[in-house]
Amino acid sequence: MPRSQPRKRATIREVAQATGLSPAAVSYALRGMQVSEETIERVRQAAAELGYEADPIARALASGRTGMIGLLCGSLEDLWQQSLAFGIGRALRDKDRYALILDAAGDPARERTLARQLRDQRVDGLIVQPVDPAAPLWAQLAETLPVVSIGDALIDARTAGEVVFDNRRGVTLALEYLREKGHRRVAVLTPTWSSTPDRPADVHVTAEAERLGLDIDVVTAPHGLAATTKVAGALLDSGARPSAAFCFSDSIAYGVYAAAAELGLRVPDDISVMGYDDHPMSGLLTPGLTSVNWDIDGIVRAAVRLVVAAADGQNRRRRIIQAPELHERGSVGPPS
Amino acid sequence: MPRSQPRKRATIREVAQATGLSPAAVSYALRGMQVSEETIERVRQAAAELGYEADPIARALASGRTGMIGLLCGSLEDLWQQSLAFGIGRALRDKDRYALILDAAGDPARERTLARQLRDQRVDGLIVQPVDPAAPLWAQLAETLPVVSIGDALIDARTAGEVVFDNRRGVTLALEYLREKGHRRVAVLTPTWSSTPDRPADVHVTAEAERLGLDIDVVTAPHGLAATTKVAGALLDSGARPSAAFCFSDSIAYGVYAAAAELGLRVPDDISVMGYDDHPMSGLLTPGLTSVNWDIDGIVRAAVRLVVAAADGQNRRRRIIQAPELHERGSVGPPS
DNA sequence: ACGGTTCACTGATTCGATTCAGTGAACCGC
DNA sequence: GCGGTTCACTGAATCGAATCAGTGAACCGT
Repeated sequence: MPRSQPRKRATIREVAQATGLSPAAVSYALRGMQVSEETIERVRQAAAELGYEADPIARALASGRTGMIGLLCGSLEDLWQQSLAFGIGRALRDKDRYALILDAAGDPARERTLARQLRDQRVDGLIVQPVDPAAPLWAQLAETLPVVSIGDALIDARTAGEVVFDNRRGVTLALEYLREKGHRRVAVLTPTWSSTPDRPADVHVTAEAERLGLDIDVVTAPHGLAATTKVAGALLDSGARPSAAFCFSDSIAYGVYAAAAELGLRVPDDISVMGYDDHPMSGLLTPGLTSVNWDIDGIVRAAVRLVVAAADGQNRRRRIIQAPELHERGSVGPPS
Repeated sequence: MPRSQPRKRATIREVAQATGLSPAAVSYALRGMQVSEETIERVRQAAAELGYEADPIARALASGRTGMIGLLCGSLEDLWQQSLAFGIGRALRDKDRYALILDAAGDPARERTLARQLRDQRVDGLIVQPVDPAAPLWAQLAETLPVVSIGDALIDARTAGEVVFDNRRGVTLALEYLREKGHRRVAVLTPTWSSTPDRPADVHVTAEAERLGLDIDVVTAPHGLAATTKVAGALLDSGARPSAAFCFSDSIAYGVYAAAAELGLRVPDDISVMGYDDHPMSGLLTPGLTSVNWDIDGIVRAAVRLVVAAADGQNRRRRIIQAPELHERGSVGPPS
């Protein structure tokens, strides 16, 4: 293993020599602390001439801060989550920080591993869309690191903030709508990673279905359009096809569309489809996918604001509840 | 600015004390170098008991390597590029490295800044989908860092590998197809960031159009579905509506679909649409978007393989040419 | 004019590893 | 049994900053 490439970058020592100051003074000067305006200017000048910029790694080791925010996604196979990750990445850049994006791929064990790695990387904060909100790790991490959760609140963890989806409301919105349209037998397609016992959203589905007198059939959908299509195909092709499919993400709903197309079934005539997320593409389908909309921009802004504030040492600890709206398009009709 | 949080993690020194060895020996042992099998085992044991894991930051400072690969995307607003980034992130994880994903947002200046930041972060390698392949910076970076480009080859840079899209072929495929279908006047919608002078793809369009006797009208499409829709709307609503639109990414084509829907125009009866990328969603639209397909999995695999090999010190320097295929669906018909 | 405070800055230490240049012991062949 | 290797390991230096505990000078009010 060779030593690192020959680095010709200027170090703080060289700037110190160039200005006749000590390295400490240069360090202070460049961060505008405890030094006279005049030397600050002198140091700036010299630094610019030498093309000096503080080495982020050395700085991280010495100060414990990196400027990076960890972003731990539940499953990036999901298009909506891709958009979310992209949005957060961009919003962080606008605040002169950047995101270290990792993908738990729906696996709680991997989620824990990655969370620890992020902590070891000394991220200044962590945004997580938890697969397993009940993992004890969160409490432990939140002790030493600002953690902001998106989606579900972390259990027993002193987070720096939470952007919680009112899934109870979202589920109610969706199921009541289906009920109104006349559906009784509806398939519920949830992502594989609802493996988490008692995942809040699932609990709400059962409760609401009971309240509304719906006959539901919960099916877990694997990741990826192809895989989802296969599962959806099996469901639609079975003897006991439900009249509607409530998909726990728009990506899953896309799989149902694809399966329906393959089988020559029409949406919503043969099968009604309800999404959850409201991805931009949903409006382009024929018929448009009726979905439960979450304000993605609002979520991005809130999460970034919270994590950056906490990373800067402010103490907010706010819980922001996201209210869903039903975005009605054309994918739900009366049962056939 | 408070000092870093109290870290209770074990350091290499503690492991050294626990085993009665020197820190150096522990360092070697954990990496399986120059030490007896027996002490390796003893050190492993002690490390496990203490919960020791090497601090990535300290390691990076000392060794110059981080295990991270930088991924600099052209514009993550594009859905296909989101998929690409996600795929690369996942493929890197499978190789025990992770991606630091940054988004140039189509801006050459930002691209340069971010590339430099990535280098400063001591990434072990860089995958870039260049906005400006001709920037002199690439040559400079490639001197000290394995750089792999996706899309266009970097000019005059000794890269560690290149996954080049045969855009000439892609353009030919698309335009010949349109020509065959009978189109003469076609609008070409390119991303804003084709600002790069003489961007290869654009050059090919002009040349091919001339060869085929097509009357083309190049329009730059801004980022984001909403913005693209607006531009496309203006185009479709103008007096001189072309019979076909050739979009330089599927994301742009989605904007054309949206605009057509708003104006009550039908694809392909009123306007034919040709995409470029072949995003998974394109098959779900009605009609399906005919697009120029690039083997995204192959691209991901090739880029990751090249960059990881180079980061591990191997010397490949291969140029892999990606050949496109026309994926015919239903969005191109005869001119109205 | 004198103790006290502030200011601008310095030298040494620290962060937590990796790596270089040994060092003493064991082992080798002849 | 003697020079030469190899082996297993150590101590010190290094990476490039941030930070702590001063230090001398200027300045303050009384």
